[in-house]
Amino acid sequence: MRKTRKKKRQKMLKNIIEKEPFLTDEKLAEKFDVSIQTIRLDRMELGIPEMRERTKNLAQNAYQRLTSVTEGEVIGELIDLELNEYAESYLNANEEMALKKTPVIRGHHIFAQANSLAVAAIDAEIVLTGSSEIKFQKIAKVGEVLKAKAYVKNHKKNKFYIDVDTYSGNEKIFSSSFIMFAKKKEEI
Amino acid sequence: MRKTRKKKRQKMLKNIIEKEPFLTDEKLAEKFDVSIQTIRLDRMELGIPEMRERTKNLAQNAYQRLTSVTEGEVIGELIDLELNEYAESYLNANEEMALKKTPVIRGHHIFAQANSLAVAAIDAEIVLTGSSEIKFQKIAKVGEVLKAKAYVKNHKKNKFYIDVDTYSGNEKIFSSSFIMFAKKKEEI
DNA sequence: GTAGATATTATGAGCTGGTCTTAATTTTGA
DNA sequence: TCAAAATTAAGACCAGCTCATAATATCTAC
Repeated sequence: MRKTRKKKRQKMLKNIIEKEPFLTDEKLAEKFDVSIQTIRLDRMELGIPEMRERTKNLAQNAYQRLTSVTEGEVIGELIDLELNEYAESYLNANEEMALKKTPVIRGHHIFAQANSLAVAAIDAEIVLTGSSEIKFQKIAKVGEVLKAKAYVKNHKKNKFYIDVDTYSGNEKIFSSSFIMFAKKKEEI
Repeated sequence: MRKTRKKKRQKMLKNIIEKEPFLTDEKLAEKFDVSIQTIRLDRMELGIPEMRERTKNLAQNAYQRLTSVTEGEVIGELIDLELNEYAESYLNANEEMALKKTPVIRGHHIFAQANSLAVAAIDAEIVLTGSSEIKFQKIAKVGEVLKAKAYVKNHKKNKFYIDVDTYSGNEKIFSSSFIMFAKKKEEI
């Protein structure tokens, strides 16, 4: 169990520092109920700088703005739309969407583009995702333009079947099928 | 002339600090060819905080904007972790995650929490999502705390089967199963 | 169970970039 | 020229570290 505890703590430490970079070693030590020295050793091993350094780095990157996943109705840029039939969007894959220190785009961004496109394709006030099957077929990388295409296969009443495929150039990198439900405000 | 020199310096000081907030009092003293103490007095009179404070303020402003879905390894707060076995995270559902003018949390946020938790549960340098089946069972709303639980069902070589269920209180709102692949940097 | 490795904690010196207080030394305007 | 204003100096203290050294605890393999 000896390595496990350390490994676990270090993984969580890395994580918590990413989210709350302003915590001092003292506060971190309290959180994990270990000594300050342990935290310092962990930081060394993980190559995590001290709080002041972290703060400074963050501040210096202040100019970098990012178009987060939360922004806008559609993730990416909606470039074509035939309600209840077809929709298409572009997404510029940037560093913020990538795994640390790699050029690999994280899956949930690709999912978000597809899912939000499926929502946009439906002519309804409110659209909920019911279920979905998805497949990541190729790795998407920073710098690529991801083109998502949503096809509404059919719909009965308020139930919609939609396929979304995502391409980088001519290569299909992601395919998915969604079952979506259109709702009215009163129903929620 | 005596007040003029001081006034002028303070005006310039205010200006330069706005443009280059990371300068220490020592550096500033050099620039103006006065003593450190003079700079400190000037800062006092102008109500300008010390460099570390300035940096921190900047960083916190910048940070507020990037605390969204794009940041951190895990979406939400990682609260338990047994590598290659189990992981658990909390996510506070806020307005930014909701559909416009409704309290309904958008699906891709729930997916992102689950997907990133699946990634975190695996003891490997790089983890890619292969495919997934997901089901949204209940609507999640703003204000709820979403608890995601990831179970590593089994893994052969670098292929992992993981189930992630998400709860709000005792109600299951989302269930999913992932097939993930552990990779090494060289393989990408 | 015991030795040896690994992990954790403790201790102390030294650093940076400050604060806050008190006091001495310019500078300068009337 | 002299008093007020401005500047510089000096010393004690602080947070949040680094770096080095060492002691102690906790496992793991034999």
